[in-house]
Parts: sequence; structure tokens; C-alpha cells
Amino acid sequence: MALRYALMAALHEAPATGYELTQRFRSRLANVWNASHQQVYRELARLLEDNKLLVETVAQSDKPDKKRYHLTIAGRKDLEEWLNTPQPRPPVRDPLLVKLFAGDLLDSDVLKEDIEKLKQDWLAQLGYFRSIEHTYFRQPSALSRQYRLQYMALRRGITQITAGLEWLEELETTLEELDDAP
Amino acid sequence: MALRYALMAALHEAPATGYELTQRFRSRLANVWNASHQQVYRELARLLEDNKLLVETVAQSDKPDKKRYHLTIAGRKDLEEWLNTPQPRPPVRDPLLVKLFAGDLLDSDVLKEDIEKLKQDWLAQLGYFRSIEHTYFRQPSALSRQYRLQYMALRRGITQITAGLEWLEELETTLEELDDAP
DNA sequence: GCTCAATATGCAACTTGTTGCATAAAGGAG
DNA sequence: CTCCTTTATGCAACAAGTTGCATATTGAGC
Repeated sequence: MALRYALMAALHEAPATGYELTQRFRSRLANVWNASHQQVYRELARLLEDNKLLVETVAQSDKPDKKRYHLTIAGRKDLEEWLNTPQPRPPVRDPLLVKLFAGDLLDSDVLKEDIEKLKQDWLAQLGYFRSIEHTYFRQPSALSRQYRLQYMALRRGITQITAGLEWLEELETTLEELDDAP
Repeated sequence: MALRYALMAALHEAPATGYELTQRFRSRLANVWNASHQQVYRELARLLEDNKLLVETVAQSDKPDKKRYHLTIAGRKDLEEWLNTPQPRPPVRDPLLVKLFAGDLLDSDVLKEDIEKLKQDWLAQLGYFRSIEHTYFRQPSALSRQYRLQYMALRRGITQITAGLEWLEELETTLEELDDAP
């Protein structure tokens, strides 16, 4: 049910094609929602069927045609209702923590590689989020309510990753101590 | 695929019934994995079919019978292989951030209720995790590698919630500023 | 010239997760 | 005495998410 509303929220911000929405999910909305392009296209077709969206076909001479989707009045209303009712928090399912939980079967070198990979991913993500912060949210107090709330969504991403990186440091320290005194 | 291994990891720690596993997912493993009892029973049946588990039927005079599951050698080996290969990080899908993203359609009072509810949930969760920390992990440096790694899984839960609560404060401050100067 | 990545869309099959229901007995609240 | 919660298990239908494949064009790198 929620993917519909993630898509509608993105389209409420600005009309877009399925391809563009998929890209937003992978970049600017990386800490908000993610979905594969297949899932996006399928859900857009359903939303269109339900009259929550309109299509505008954009012919392109060089590349394949685009279908730009717009939120309808009904769609906007539907989104508004959803936004103003309580929603569940995201489920927790973290393979890395499963690994730690069965730590006695886990090889230390493998774990160190996992940590290094995760750290690199998170650092790249953090750099990206910080660049958005720097370019679009220099003086949050001067912004409209709408943009300040969007900024808080971005802040969530930044603080989550920062906390994650600090925890990774703690984990690395633990592993070093275990190496020193086995 | 990963639920299998979450279950196997829990059973590797200690044999248990489907009911007990469901309870662990809701309490001590709340920051690691979650699954409904229906999902747990279904997956246990599959694991049994695949000879990764053994059942021990425990007759009870007063309550209904129990089925206690044990990890087999094959199951343990399977788990070990999984643990030592790279696993994907959890997908990101947060309805609250979707709400903030379409903040112009979101009522401030509704948002404040969402925040209050989430804060209470997180505080309860944090209190619970801290009580585990206090009772079982007083001197982490004195523990075996296995338990130190389990402790780091718990630490992840604690630091995640702590960061979440700090972000909620930031969000509340933003809302107050918006209320003062509209 | 050839291969690979990016743009742009989608179908089909499958796995995972959710929701609703069912059964059965004990013990506590009212 | 009746209703609700806890313990204990599970089926069935459905929704959501993943994986593999398909097509068509442009531009960049080797």
C-alpha cells in the first residue's frame, strides 16, 4: 500500500516519468524509499488505472518516448488522507546483525570486509547527502515550512548514517581488542 | 532467503519453539529481525523439510503440546556458509519520511501526534535494551568473542534509537520555530 | 567496428510478507 | 459465569518485492 503513496508524494513534488522516479529513489530519496524500476512501472500503471494519475506522452526524436505522470486532484486528495493518518514504522531486518548474533560461526576477516564495504557505502552516501544540504539548505530557518520539512527528511538520512559510522568504529575497536587479547 | 538464516541463527543460540522464536523477534531481537508467527511457523516447516532442523515434541499436561526445533549439522553448516558470504543491506522504506517529503499536505497537529507516538515507542524500546545491557553486558571486555559480538548487535539498537530520538528533538524544534514565526 | 553504459519501458514467474481466520486449554478480571 | 489474555500451532488468500528477461536507441571508450 505504501509504495503508491511514496510515488504520489514524489509526483506531488514534481511530475516525472517512471525512469526518473526510479532514479530519485536511488539518489535523493535513498533514505526515504526504494523500489526497483519494475515495481515502479507496475505501480504507476495501477495508479493510472485508478485515476490517481494522468499521463503525458513526450515524443523524443533521438531516444525512446517518455511518459510523464502527473498527480490528479483525486490522487492529491488520496495522498493527503494517507499522510494524515498514522502509518506503521518500517520493519527491522538487518542481515549484518543476524551475522553478529551468530558471531561464533563468523570469520573475523569476512566480518572486517563487510565492515569496510559498508563504511565505504555509507561514506559515499553521506557525502552525497551533505552536498545536497550544502547546495539547497544553507539557511534552513529562511525556508518555507514545506522545504524545512523536506530538510528534516534529509537530516534524518545524515544523522542515521553518522550514527551508523560511529557504531562501525565501536565494532572495529571491539575486533581489534579481540585480536590483541584472544 | 534471509528469514531462514535469522531463524537458524536464533536456533543456533538455543533450541526453541516457533512461539518462542516469535517472541524473541519481538523482544530481544527487535533491532535485528522481525517476523509474524505465521511466517515463522511456515518457514520452520520448510527448514524441517530441507533437513536443516529436527523436532522434539514436548508433551505438556496442562497446555497444548510444544514442538522444540534444533539445528542439525547440515543446518549449522548452511548457516555458517551464509554468514561468511556478503549479504545485502536492509532496504529503506520509511512512511514518516514520505510524509515529511510531502510536508505541504501534512497537518502539523497530526505530525506532532506521530512524533509523540514514535518517541514513546522508542523510549520504551531503549529502556528495554538498556536493561539487557545492564544485566548481561556489564563488563563487555571480560566476555568471550561470541558475546562481545552479540553485545555489538545490541549496541547497534541502542545507538540507532538514541540517534532517532535526537533527530526527533531537532524535528520538534523546527516545528516550534514554524509555529512561532508563520 | 565492437562492446558497454545510459536512457526508457515493460512482462512473467517466483519469493517474501501480510491479513484474516481457526483451534484449544488455562488462568485472571469482572 | 463470562469474557479477555496468554500459550501454542497452523492454513489460505492476497499484496508486495525480487529476479530474469526483452526491446530500442544514443554516445563513450577501446
